Amino acid sequence: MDGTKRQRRGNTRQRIQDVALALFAEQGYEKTSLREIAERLDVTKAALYYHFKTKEEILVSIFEDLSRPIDELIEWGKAQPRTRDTKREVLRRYGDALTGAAPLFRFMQENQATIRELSIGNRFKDRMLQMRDIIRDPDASLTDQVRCVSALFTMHAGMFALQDVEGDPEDKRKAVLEVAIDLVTQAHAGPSPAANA
Amino acid sequence: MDGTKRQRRGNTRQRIQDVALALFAEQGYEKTSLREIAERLDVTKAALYYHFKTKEEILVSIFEDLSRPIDELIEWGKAQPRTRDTKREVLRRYGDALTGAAPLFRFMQENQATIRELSIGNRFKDRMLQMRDIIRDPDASLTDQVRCVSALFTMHAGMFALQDVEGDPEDKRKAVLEVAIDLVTQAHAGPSPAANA
Amino acid sequence: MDGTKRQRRGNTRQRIQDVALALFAEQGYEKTSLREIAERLDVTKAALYYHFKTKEEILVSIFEDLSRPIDELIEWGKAQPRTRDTKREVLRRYGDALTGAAPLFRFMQENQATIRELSIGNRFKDRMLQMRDIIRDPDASLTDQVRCVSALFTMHAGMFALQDVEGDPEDKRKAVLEVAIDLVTQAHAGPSPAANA
Amino acid sequence: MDGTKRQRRGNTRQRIQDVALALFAEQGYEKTSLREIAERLDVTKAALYYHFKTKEEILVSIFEDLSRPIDELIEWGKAQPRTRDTKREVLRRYGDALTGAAPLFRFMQENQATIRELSIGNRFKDRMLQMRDIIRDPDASLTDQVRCVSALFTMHAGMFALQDVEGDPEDKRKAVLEVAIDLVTQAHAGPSPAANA
DNA sequence: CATGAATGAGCTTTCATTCAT
DNA sequence: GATGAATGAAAGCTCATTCAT
Repeated sequence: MDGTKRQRRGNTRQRIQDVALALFAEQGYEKTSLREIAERLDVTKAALYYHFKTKEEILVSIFEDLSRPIDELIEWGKAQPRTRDTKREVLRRYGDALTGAAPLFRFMQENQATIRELSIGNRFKDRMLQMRDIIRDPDASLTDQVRCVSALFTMHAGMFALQDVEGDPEDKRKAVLEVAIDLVTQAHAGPSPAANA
Repeated sequence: MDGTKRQRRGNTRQRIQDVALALFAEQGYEKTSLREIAERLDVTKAALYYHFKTKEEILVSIFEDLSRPIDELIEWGKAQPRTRDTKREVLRRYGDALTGAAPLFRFMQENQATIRELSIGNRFKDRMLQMRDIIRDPDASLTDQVRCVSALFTMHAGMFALQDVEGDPEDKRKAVLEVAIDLVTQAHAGPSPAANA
Repeated sequence: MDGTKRQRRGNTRQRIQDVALALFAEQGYEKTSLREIAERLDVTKAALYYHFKTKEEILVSIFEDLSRPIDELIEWGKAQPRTRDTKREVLRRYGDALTGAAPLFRFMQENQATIRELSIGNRFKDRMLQMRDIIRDPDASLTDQVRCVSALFTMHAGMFALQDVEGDPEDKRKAVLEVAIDLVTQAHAGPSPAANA
Repeated sequence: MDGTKRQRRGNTRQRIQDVALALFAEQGYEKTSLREIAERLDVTKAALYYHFKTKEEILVSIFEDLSRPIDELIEWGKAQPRTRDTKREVLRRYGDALTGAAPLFRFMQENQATIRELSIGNRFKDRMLQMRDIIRDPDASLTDQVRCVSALFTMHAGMFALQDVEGDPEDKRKAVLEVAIDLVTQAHAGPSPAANA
């Protein structure tokens, strides 16, 4: 009638997820109450329970929806030969996936302690380990394995720890990717002569 | 008389900090209640309040005590010339500092969302930025700046993300340090030809 | 089904206010705990918080509901000419208003120290000052101003300090009103020759 | 050695009473914690317990010390003949007593609900009733009895409700006393023709 | 004459969750 | 597809009080 509730029908589930993720990412999972989510949506707490069985289920559903690109990347990566170029492509695609689900990843990164006790904790960890196993040579030296983990963390760090650094976001993205690819490349190249300096 | 309360006098404050840090690191700050801390120590909640004014103050006091080595490192680092060798030494010392305060750093890493709203949030961020500014060349390329941040994150990641990786802890420590030093070295060397491959 | 919870739906808010006021007036605001209010109503403490945001809000809501007659009296009084007859009528109406909200006024009187720090503290004081300004001649002698304040206090005192005095309540009411009106009358009459005796 | 604790020996009991009364009068009895009193005195809570057995005992001791003038006045009053001049003198002396123990009386007035449950509650009430019985004619009309109570309340009101009124404090004191004496005088004069207007 | 350390009881408030309508 | 009303559990915190030293 007055447009206030326009766009409101049928997509409440989606709107709950959006608001919840925004608040979870901003304040953390524990500090975000269902009351707060409901208030922002101008519905009652009970309405949330019509759409989701528990608070945790809201988070799980968000995770499932947004982490699908990563799943697909993992699946794709596993099917490829373990060449240097594959790894580079994996990192490129990983960068895209992270960008697409930035708030979720920011949330996962900043709420590890909380998430560990939740059902998605292990699932997230599994994905990370699978990513790691795609870009590292299983029999490589410890140092090279570290380089791979480091490449992954560099991508994450780049997403969040560089937010307050001057410079064009796109340039930063590129620089981060470059460093990550470098790391994998060096890992692939075997014992780096530079490290012996 | 029965030894149960032996060692109880005069060090309660310290014991609170120890138990609190262990629980904070294990379960997160929010999920750890004062009741839980008190129970583990076999004292009442009110006893905690005799030693600390608030829950947050417990955390702050732990942070202050354990992060002193980092403060000293920062002070030392700022007084040194910005040579490659200085940076390597900084990373080495940083590794030691992290090892000495591992639970605290694990906690800070895994509870960022929570900590952001606490008084130590900014203090921690400041320290990280100061560390970054010690090992990066302020006018270097974006890529090289990323390498520096990455070196720092590699050290952190190495402390925690490698816990479930096979191998001798001491070897892992060395590998992590090597990769971090490599990154800083490359940043120092200027445009890396390897990155252009 | 068993009648125990009969009359329970839809009027809980009102019942909370009733019980709260009774307890506040009997024991004071601080000494009355939400547990006590909840127990008397046979609901949980949390139920109180469904209807009121804080303990203070319960008191505020009571104050707002019950002090409306006084507000209306003040409004009416301000619109009248400042004649002796107006003042007498004001006191008569004030007596009615006090009787209608006796427990609230008894509470306000006996918990001044507490109320001063609460949000209604100033609002109450304002009302009293406005009442005073309605019945006193602004440029009258100090003595006559005191007479006016005294008239008001006499009404209050009459409500509560005479409770344990023998005599028919209605007679007491009349006597109190008479003395108060006398005071205002004398104030209106200007310098009283009786006072010089 | 440094004078900080000078004047500190032997009068701690007195200092506790002073600070306690100031805080009780300012914030109320319940809102004033022993911690607060101790902090203001720069001693520990336990020290208070060396001087007084309970919180209530601090109040009782203050009451006993400061209300002695009223006791003496009551004793004196009872021994006098019930003439009009006696009553006037009683009111005059009562004014002096009130002035001398203003914070205590302010406290008693503003914390009635609290005090009612304390041991001094009845004692205070008794004193008030005795005062009343000294200045009222026991067989007078209800109206005249109200005048007497009103005279007493006028004295109290004058002490506190006139604080924010413009004018010299001494003038206000006199005006209050004048009105109170007037009231008693009228009560003494029997049926007032003025009241029949 | 006082402190340091602690307790037990209680407080206000918040939360995730439920369910009849 | 949602609301109104409520609950049980727990949280952080404060208080008056105690007692060995």
